[in-house]
Amino acid sequence: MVENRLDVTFRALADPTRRGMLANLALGDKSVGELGEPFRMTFAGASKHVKVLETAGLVERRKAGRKQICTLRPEPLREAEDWLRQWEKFWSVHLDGLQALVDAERDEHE
Amino acid sequence: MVENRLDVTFRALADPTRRGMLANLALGDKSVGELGEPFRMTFAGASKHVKVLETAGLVERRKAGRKQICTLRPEPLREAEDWLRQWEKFWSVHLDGLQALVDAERDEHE
DNA sequence: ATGTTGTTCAACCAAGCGGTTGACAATCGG
DNA sequence: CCGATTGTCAACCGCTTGGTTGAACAACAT
Repeated sequence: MVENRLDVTFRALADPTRRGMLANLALGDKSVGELGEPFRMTFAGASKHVKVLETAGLVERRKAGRKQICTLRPEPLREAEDWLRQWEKFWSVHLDGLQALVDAERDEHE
Repeated sequence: MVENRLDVTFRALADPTRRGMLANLALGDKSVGELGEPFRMTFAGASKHVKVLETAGLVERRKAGRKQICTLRPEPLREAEDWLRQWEKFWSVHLDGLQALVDAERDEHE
């Protein structure tokens, strides 16, 4: 499989635990333990989630004594948002109730 | 599990086949067969992907003769983008190289 | 009536995921 | 030194995923 960047980013974001961890990281760097603590879950479980975020390029780790300090790396979020913005014109048209306009445009192409 | 809206949306987007189908739908309504055709894959396989998109609220189907015509429903994409935009200030700060500013702000809270 | 097209459904398979436990290692505080 | 903290890794479990095949069915074509 191709496994491109958007795949792993969206996959990482498709879990509420991981989105919660990211939100937590937005408030400042955290250790793996601190990231897992809000979600009743073992250390190993939290560690796995952090690894998913790390391989998605969303967090970076550095050792500090016996702790592993995680930092938010938001670049992949930006790429994901860039991709989503492609559809901006679509939903704005829909929400403005201008479906008929889209239909007309499509009919021209058929 | 909670299975909220963002979960299913991001998971639906985490597959290049489904993103391709969406891109195709952006050009106009398509039948299930037309959506699957670009990806060497059986009918049943394409049908499953379409179902994932449908349960994510990203496509709507209507019967037209023996075909199933799919329409893009972009609202969930908008919600996903809204969620991603929360981090806009983070990556702009990072890209501007103003990490020190973030650190300073965090230090005030500690 | 027969066949072809478009599609779903059920069953299956291999791989992956979210989570646990248990063993291990490194680091810090007495 | 000892013991508690903070992790990692490997193995396992049950469930989901992406994909297939084969059967079925409805709708059109002949």
